[in-house]
Amino acid sequence: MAELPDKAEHFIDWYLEAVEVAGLTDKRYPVKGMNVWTPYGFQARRQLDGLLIRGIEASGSRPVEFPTLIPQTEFQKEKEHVKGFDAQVYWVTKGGETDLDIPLVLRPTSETAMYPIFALWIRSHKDLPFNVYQIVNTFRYETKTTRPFFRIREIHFFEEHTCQLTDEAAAARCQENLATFQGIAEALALPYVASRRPDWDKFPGAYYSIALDLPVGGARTLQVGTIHHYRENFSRPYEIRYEDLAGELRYVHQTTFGLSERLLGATVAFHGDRKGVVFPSSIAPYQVVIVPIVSQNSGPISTDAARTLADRLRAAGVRVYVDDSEERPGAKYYLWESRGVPLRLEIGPREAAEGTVTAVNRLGQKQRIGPGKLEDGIRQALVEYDQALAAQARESFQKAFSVAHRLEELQDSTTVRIVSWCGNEACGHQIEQAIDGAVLGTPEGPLPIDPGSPAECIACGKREATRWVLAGRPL
RNA sequence: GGGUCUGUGGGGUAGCUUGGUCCAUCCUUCGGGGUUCGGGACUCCGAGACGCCAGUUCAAAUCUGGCCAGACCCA
Repeated sequence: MAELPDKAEHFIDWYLEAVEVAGLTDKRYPVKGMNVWTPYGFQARRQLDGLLIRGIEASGSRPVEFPTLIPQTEFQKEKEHVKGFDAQVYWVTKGGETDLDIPLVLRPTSETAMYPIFALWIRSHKDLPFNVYQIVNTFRYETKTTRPFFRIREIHFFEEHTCQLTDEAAAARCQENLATFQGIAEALALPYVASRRPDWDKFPGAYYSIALDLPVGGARTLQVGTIHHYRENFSRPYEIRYEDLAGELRYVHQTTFGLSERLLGATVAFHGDRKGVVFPSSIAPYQVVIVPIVSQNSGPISTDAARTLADRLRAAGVRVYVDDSEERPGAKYYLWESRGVPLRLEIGPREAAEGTVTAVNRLGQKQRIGPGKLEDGIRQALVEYDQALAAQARESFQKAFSVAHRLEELQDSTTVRIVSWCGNEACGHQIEQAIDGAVLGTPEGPLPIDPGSPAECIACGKREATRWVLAGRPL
């Protein structure tokens, strides 16, 4: 079997093949952009969902689930929103043989499904803050090339929707979401930047949008999530009001927080290497794979030891798989490396006799564990692996940004760029044209590297009111 | 929206220009047998494809048209 394409030179080819080889999805389903989740891929997704659920519930959100179909009449209530999504929605126009009076859209996102009901649920200031989330599939009719996890038509989507008393409370919720995301990103060992999108690129209907982007090589970026402040943009058309202390009816201020299976794609894209996928132990379908090494005259002692150890690890809460297939050990090593398993344990006749294991993590670090206290030693090895992965990620993150001072420099960017900008939209578009990408926006919080004070606008040369913005090429 | 190109077993490909030598090549995959087993094993047997519909022709994977699916470039 050949090596994967070069990740730096041919990123997309590398990515597609890494996903393919790892067996995360089956792309042969006969609808473009709708992939089948394999058992292996589904397990990764479920682990990821678990992370999201724990994170968002810790921040005071409760689960709900709204229907998949939205009546056209509800869908069209917020003008900007409709404009933003109209070209991308799937319509259900028939029920059996009957044409529907009111066509239904397959949700591309759930604002318009939820908010008419929020209007019924929310009466009083005592109902606020109101924070709910759901993890459901959404549908967008992508016309461009689709890519597993990145650009698809049926999206496994996480969305939190909240209603707050005031503008400030809504802004505060956005900050809480940022903190929640930081925890999620840490569990995935993914560094990222949060930046406020320029107005021309915010979510349709939003007051502002904070996007979460990862550098994924060269100037390429991948948006893995968004946090939006809607102000009253939706509560007015949907009439979500509460009665305040004085008995006045007021519109709620809303926020949303959206994440998707792109996070899984980002994990693959960011950590993966020439051997394939590299999973952090938090979402690895198998955290440990045990490869018993048998030879003709050693009998079943390696396999027995492997099974016994697997039982003990399972009891200790570790996700473990014993590969006792007929393949040769080397073939198994390559297989499980391509699938991203954090830790491989080899048990041959010698280890079996000693009560030890040889442990090799996905970053290639090798050690002998045992005898005695194998569970602790293996747990520790996983912790060290995650730390090493995070350290490696931080290092490549630092190298993923550089400052540009002139528009001409942007053309052959090999990193995401940091440029000084006056805030003028025309200048913004010049930057986008120069880099053949997008202005990602103004970072929330510190920049990945410190470029000092903003200089004159890279496009028009003005000095006043400039700020640093990130520019890259979104995938 | 405008243009260019592509469609061959489960995956990846050769063949197409110049129709016949193709009941279709090679790698991989899959089922079975044997020898193996500490970094992608070898060997034997077997399975599996010309996107769809028409047309031209003695003869179509190959030429023509339509359709469907997909990719890329430009706005």
